[in-house]
Amino acid sequence: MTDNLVIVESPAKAKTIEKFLGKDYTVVSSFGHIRDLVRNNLGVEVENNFAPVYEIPEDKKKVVAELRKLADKATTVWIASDEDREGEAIAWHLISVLGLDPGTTRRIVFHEITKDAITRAVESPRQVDMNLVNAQQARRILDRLVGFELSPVLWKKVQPSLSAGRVQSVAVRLLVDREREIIGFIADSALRVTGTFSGTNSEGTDVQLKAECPKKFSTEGEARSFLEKCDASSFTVENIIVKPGTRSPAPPFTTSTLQQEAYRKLGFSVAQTMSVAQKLYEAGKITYMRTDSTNLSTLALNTAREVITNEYGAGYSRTRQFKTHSRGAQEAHEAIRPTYFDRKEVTGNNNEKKLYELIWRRAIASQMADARVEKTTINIGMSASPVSFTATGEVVLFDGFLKVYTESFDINAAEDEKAILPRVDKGMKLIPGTITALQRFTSPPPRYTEASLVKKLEELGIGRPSTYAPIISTIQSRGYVAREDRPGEKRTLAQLTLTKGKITRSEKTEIAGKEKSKLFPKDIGMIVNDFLIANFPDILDYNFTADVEKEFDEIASGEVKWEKMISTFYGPFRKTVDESLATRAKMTGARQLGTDPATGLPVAAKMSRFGPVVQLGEASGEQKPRFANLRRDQLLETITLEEALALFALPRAVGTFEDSEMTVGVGKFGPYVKHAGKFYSLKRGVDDPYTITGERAIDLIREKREGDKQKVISELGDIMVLNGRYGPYIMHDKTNYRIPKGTDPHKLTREECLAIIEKGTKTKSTRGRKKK
DNA sequence: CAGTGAGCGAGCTTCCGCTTGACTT
Repeated sequence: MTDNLVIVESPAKAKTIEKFLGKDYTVVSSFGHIRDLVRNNLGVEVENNFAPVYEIPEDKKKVVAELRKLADKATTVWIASDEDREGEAIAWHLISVLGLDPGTTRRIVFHEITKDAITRAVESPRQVDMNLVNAQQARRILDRLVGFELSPVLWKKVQPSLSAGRVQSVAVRLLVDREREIIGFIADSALRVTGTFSGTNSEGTDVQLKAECPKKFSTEGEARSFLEKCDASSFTVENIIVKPGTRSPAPPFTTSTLQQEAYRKLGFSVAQTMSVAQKLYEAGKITYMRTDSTNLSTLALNTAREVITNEYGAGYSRTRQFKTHSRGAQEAHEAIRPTYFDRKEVTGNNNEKKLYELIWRRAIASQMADARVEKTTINIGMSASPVSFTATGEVVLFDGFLKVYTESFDINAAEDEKAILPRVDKGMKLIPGTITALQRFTSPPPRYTEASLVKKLEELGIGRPSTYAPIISTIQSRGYVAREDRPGEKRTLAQLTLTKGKITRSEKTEIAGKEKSKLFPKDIGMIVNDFLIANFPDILDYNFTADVEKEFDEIASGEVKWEKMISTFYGPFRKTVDESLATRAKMTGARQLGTDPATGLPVAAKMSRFGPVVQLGEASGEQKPRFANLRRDQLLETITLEEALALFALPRAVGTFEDSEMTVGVGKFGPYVKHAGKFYSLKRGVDDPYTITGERAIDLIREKREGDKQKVISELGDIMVLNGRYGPYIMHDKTNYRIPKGTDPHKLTREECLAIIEKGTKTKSTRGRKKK
């Protein structure tokens, strides 16, 4: 039995701390919150001054029972949950659920897991700060009220099972607003002139350089007359400006910046980044991965300095502490960094190695010297025009932190290529080689990626490190947005080239609007967004969270009572909820598109029970209307009459094969060929149901038959041994059974199969299981 | 495994922030 029981939030943390504290202390984990508002109703007694109704969730009962047992035996309980609003609330819930004496229970905090920090914490225990706890309760209750009052309005006015909330609804709004900017964007174009020049410098060396004309020409005619002037011009180096500059490293990672860089450099999704980071954390290789702080412990700063000095020399070391500037940061932890800086690499799978190296580089670079660069701008004047060309280049004089890390950015990196310029002299004559004027289009604002949406949310102070990944997944699982690709469209660019006194016109092509793994708002997301903005503009305001955070801070500092804050918010809010329930019509996003010239029937687009559709004819008409689903890349908001009419082309007949008709359609699982009562899926990204030929359809049928043959390992009467996605398995009576390890599936006899079935090592089917 | 699209009414859905595992046809 131990005298001292220490409770922390995370089990990995518990393991580390136990080592620091020694034999007299038992360190255990609460696995986060142990109590929450009841799950299946409002959980707030509005009439009773908003009293919260708490329960211990099913999956936490075991943890709580264990903690109770240990707490009863211990003489002193130390609660070491994080030092932030949520951590304080966890401490209070623990005291109340475990029946601890608030007077003798010791609340301790540390921001870093180092022996020093923990020893200091143990030396200065305090009591639970009830103001901070109340700020958390206000946050929790506000979120519950908003979520559980708004969502039912959507069930009645839009569709069942939808959701709304302080965080998710604003995340969707960002995407919808951006999409509308893109829809409304009209690309402008101008011709940009670049040229190559050569000459001989004062050292007698022949040099070549590329320069750009800062003036853009809106028409081909203007560009042509400029090229004519170039042809009649002589060129001279007019000015050389050399400017020294420095570049500084980025701070070590927080959750949000880790997610952004892992996406840009490694192509990880936000969820993937977190799960790989979790593995590294559990293995003790990195510090905690859910943090908003860029702070490093003194120990970390010192070891980083040692490693940098040993590896690169003292001149590369520069110890620095970064200030966290993100809105609403609570800084309960350190920045994300390697636990041991002297480990440049770790064992583990490929993703773990890659992410670790990224974290190592970023953290080490943050403790390294600035890079010194020299930026050079050369102005090239021309005799026949006041316009001049400029060549820019950058030379790194001292690489500093660039030796280990360069931050990536979302903007097109090819735009500002940094060339090394040759030595030229003022007054030097230059002879033009080729001068080209190429048409360039302006681009619409970029669509969000998962990571850039997290960045934006963090800037607005919306969401927390522990919720960024879940937010991204919630708005996708509700169908509000989807991560998709777009092939883009070909676009023609005009090009004028001046060589040897002759101007020739040619055309180039580029792909515009190509997208890879971007977040696209879907129709239901846009409809819900518009409904919420029309009825609850305050909550959908980008500053709503920042505003209520200020009030939570006032509760935390004891200036305001939490019940007062909630009641001030709830009164008007509840009134708006009731009004919109009473007065608003159901929202379907319906649009009249025109009349079908073939039948004279009206064509409309709207949200149906099962998704966005176009409709030909009316329900009140003589004939039942025809329906067709929109394609994934179409929106109710932008679909045209022509596009709608094309959708009615399916299902279509594509010929006969083995005396049976083949028809192509789009079903529950995507486009298919139907033949003799069987279905064959079209290849995604290859086949298009609107244009696929009969020949290709026959190919698909044959291919599928061939594949099915290989799936069967053996047939033993009514028992089949099959090859599946997760290896071989046995199928009998529509149930699948796992084959024990070390068994050769090819040699299985019927008797052996029956024995396996008898044992009942069933694989649980996910089919028919209810979603949680 | 390859639909549906109306309307009625029962009973269900839903929030945000702390934490980990469980889980594969």
